[in-house]
Amino acid sequence: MSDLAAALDILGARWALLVVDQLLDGPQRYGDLQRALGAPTNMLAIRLRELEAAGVLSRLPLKHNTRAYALTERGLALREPILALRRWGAEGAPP
Amino acid sequence: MSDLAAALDILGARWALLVVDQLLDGPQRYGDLQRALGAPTNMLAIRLRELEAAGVLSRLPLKHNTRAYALTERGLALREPILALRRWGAEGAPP
DNA sequence: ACGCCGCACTTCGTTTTTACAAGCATGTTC
DNA sequence: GAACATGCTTGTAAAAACGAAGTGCGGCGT
Repeated sequence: MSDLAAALDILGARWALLVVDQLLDGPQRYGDLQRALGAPTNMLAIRLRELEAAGVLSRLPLKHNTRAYALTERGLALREPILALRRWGAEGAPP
Repeated sequence: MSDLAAALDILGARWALLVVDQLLDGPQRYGDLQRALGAPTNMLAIRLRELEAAGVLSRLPLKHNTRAYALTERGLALREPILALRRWGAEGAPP
């Protein structure tokens, strides 16, 4: 399996890259992510579990039953790929 | 819709980025792409149509009933995002 | 102390996407 | 002119995503 395919295996699922992108703004809670992205709540829960398992993000326990999701070092390393993709997307829209 | 979401709208579908990656090696025919990627033939046909519609690639008629698929300028601009993603994927595998 | 609220998910039924297998049209080879 | 290669299309089943509703749990107000 190529390195690209390996990356897409983790990030190719729907919402995955958008979740990481959102977390580049800093740690956020479940509800915040949900509202910011507009993703179905069950999908978000699944993606967060997968991304945690892949070592891209981690859960930080806050008070009582709330936690924050934050990117790990490996997750933060996605800043460049994401920026490159965003630039590409921007070049197709301006008009 | 954010620029990132716009990019993923085109490239987020399964096989899409892998097709573009494969074409970074130069124009190729349908069968070559199919064998190189191992993608289901109906999916490949659909993605190629979508990517052409999005201006990422174009069909070059060759002899008789064969044609080659080649990246447009917009498609070639995906080299950097793809390389960045590949690098990220490689950083997670080495061991 | 009891009910109510917000948060973080689950569960369920439906729709959309993907996969696998087979078939078809056109042109080329022998 | 029969067999074969190329580039798809069609049909059906499995998997993934969606949308709405429900669950568990701790805090808060009264």
